[in-house]
Amino acid sequence: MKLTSKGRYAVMALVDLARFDNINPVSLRDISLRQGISLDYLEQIFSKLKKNEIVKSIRGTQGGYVLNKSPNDIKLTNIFHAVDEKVKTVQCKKESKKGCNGKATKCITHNLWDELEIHINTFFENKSLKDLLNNNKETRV
Amino acid sequence: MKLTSKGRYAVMALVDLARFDNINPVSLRDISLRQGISLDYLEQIFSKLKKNEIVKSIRGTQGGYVLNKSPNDIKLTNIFHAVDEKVKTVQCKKESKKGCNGKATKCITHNLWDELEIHINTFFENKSLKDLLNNNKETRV
DNA sequence: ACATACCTGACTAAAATGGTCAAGTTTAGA
DNA sequence: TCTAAACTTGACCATTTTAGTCAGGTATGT
Ligand code: FES
Ligand code: FES
Repeated sequence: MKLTSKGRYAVMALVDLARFDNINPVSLRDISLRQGISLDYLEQIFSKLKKNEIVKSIRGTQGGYVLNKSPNDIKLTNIFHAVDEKVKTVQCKKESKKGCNGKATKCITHNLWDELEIHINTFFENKSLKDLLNNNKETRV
Repeated sequence: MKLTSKGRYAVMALVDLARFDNINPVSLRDISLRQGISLDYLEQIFSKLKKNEIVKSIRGTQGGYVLNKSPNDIKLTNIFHAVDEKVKTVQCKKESKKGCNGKATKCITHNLWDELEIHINTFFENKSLKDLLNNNKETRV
């Protein structure tokens, strides 16, 4: 089980953004430099974050991105959902009655993985961007 | 974040094994048929489980595998460790002082991922094979 | 006008995944 | 003793996913 870079970067970038967005929009270039993430890759990520209304964009010189909600209202769940980082523990299709082995009934470990999925998602639902900011307080420049 | 087949199969196979091992060793062939897992793949998995002393093997006709410990002493952690299914949320090397971005200090989300890793591992440490058996009781043939 | 910064889509190298295949060795039972 | 069941080992491979790069745009403040 591992976390992909896309999910990790999305959160990293948003924390960075949240720390600096008080007045001016923050350019991806700045985030890229500060966090050491490829600019081209960041653009892909922010495109999705924008579609999911987590950030707003401002074009042109001095443009950049701004949070679209209060940090308290942006949960990790929202971020991960936006960039398609999903927790997948079961093999089968959940809606289906069939099991992962093609049999008519769910496999003997299905419930376990389901529990695990809930366990992990709970973590993501309870963490907001604000929680992360408190841990990394820094005075603005 | 997703669970790999190797980890899922390992647990599935062990639950199956635990249900049937009261008297006779259980052959991989049987597990393969009951659970719909490729025999060749199971062999790879059980080779690792054996190295980690989770199961014992009995060769020859009527041979098979038997649990090497009580189901209560086999935690998911042990199983996953045996088959190299590890939870990896941070990008950086944990021992190192350096961050994932190559900078001299840990990145702004490092602590978060560390928390997540602990959260997930706690689940695995608290689940034993016995817990899974209770959920799937079945009378022996 | 022009530099800055967002926007979009195609493309790809490398790694991980989820197996298969082949060639054994060991041992119970006929 | 012969044979078939079952463990053992290691190499091999197709497909998918990941983690980006590249090459073009378009909008806008100064
Ligand atoms: S994981 Fe759902 S049936 Fe096996
Ligand atoms: S994940 Fe450890 S430094 Fe970024």
